[in-house]
Amino acid sequence: MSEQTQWLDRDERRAWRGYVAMSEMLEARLGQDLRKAGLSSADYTVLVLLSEAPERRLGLGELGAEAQWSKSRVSHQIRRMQERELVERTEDADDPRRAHAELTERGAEALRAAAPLHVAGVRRYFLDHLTREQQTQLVEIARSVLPHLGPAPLPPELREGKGGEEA
Amino acid sequence: MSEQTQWLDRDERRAWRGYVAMSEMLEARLGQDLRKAGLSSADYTVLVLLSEAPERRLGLGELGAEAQWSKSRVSHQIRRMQERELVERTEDADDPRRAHAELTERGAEALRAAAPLHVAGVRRYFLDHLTREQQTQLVEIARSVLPHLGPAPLPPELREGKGGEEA
DNA sequence: AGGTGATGGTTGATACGTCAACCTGATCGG
DNA sequence: CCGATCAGGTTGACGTATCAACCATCACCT
Repeated sequence: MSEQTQWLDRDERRAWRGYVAMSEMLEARLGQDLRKAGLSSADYTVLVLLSEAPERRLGLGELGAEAQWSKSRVSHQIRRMQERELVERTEDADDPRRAHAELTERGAEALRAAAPLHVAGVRRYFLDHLTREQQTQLVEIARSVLPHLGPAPLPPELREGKGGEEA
Repeated sequence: MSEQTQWLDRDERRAWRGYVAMSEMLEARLGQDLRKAGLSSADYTVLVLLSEAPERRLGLGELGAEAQWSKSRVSHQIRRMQERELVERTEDADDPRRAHAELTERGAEALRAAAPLHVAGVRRYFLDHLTREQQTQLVEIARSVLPHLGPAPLPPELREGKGGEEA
């Protein structure tokens, strides 16, 4: 049974380590910027999702699904954000088990304050250094890889469009 | 002063969100696999760096530099690994302030056990789904972006070679 | 109605990463 | 030789992520 491990060759290692180095640094930088604005990356994600949702509220389940988070993570995250009054918890009319998170004015404010800085960071650290062609290549790469990373459907942005799904 | 924020257009959002989704899922999957083998991603990084170092030992400073970690992070990480006897701390002959981490037999063992699984994951979740051309594109993307992410020199893998540095 | 499993969420323990403060020993200017 | 500063590292507190265990409620079936 025990197949010999196929180690990475030079080119593969280049691709992998390059990718890892980039993604770790990127996350570090963007995280730092957000933290200076008083938010964690997770906070920011939640605020964006809520702000994009109709009524600025979302069931914890949907939230978890969109962010690809475990329910435990969602629960902790929302509790902490609630303590800081960035979100409010509201009950479900139909099913008392269900909980919703709703953006507070304070939360919306925090997002308005952080978003421009964050977007500027995304440009400065990342997008500014890619050609349009490289952006397209990256989208194709994500479309190739994502389906193999779990049961989650592709995020809406990558769904339609001209890119080829694999057989 | 206050330039209007340049929000992301459709293509930029595709590239960015696609990238983020991919990188978060990838990290989650690989982290899970490693955790099942009893190691965190950080543990694995340290073990690899030590195993690649001459004498299987590295000054904490060098270790931090290679992994791009803060000294605090290095310190905590090494302490925890030492408690599990994955590494050993040794002193510097010249400068008593300096500390070194050295791979223990137990650490080497853990790495031997985890490495094939990890590499298999890198293939299964990532490399297998990229064409050689996409691998090359990714390397170029990393080479374009990394220099703008901090003072750190490019990792050795990406340094030489035919890729074009930006002006 | 009464069980049974699925669904939605919470909780606690533990590990990890960050920051700020701190300590120790080297180094250097005078 | 003394004080200042720097380099290398440690520490503690805090926020965050993960897993496993748990609890409540719903949906279904008989």
